[in-house]
Amino acid sequence: MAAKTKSRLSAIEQAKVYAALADPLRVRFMEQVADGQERTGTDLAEELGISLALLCHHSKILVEAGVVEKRKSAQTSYYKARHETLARAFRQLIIQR
Amino acid sequence: MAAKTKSRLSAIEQAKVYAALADPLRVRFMEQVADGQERTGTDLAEELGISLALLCHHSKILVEAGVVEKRKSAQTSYYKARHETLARAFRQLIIQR
DNA sequence: CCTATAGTCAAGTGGTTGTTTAACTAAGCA
DNA sequence: TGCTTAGTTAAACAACCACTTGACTATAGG
Repeated sequence: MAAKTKSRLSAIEQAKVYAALADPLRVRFMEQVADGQERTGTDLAEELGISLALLCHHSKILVEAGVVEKRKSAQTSYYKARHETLARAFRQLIIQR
Repeated sequence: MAAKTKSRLSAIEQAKVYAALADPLRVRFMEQVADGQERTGTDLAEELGISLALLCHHSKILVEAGVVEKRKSAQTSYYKARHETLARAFRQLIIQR
């Protein structure tokens, strides 16, 4: 995903962020990384009780939407939340009266 | 939807909120009611450029997820945002480090 | 080199979802 | 009573999505 550091998100971009969160497993994934710490793919798969293949599938959707950042070192992948993207999407739907 | 005035939302409930927002039309619907004011179904359908039937479909998803409140007076339906549900879901995914 | 570990990719399947169309209800009005 | 306005519902269809399985790549340790 692009990142586009400033400006408002279009309805389509916002919808993509929300679509990434529109699954119980991915919500739980986000809760696991909500503290800002990194988690490995294997750890997350175990904590969520799913296969590595399925974790790979879901993590790709989260990364694609820009709500999770991925780093790969040797065979191991590390994931952490990208709070900026979340906050930007959320800010556009709450209040402003 | 139930409402359950306090407590944290489960992963499934959160996912339902995000699924409700996971469509550009519904994001634009939410933007139209983000100021807290009520809007009629016909107004919203016109502003979004869709049929009343399609608006009815989308609004039901938003109401079901608890992010929109609906009031019906005579033949006319009025919609407004339920910021509490949005804020509650959002709060569970950002920060807390 | 062999093997275990960590992850990725592709195909297939079943279920869900967005959209259109048409038929229907119910209120307000003339 | 008949017409218009506002909304709801159901059926049908294509597109998409979550999940499983199996094959595959690449790194680290012995």
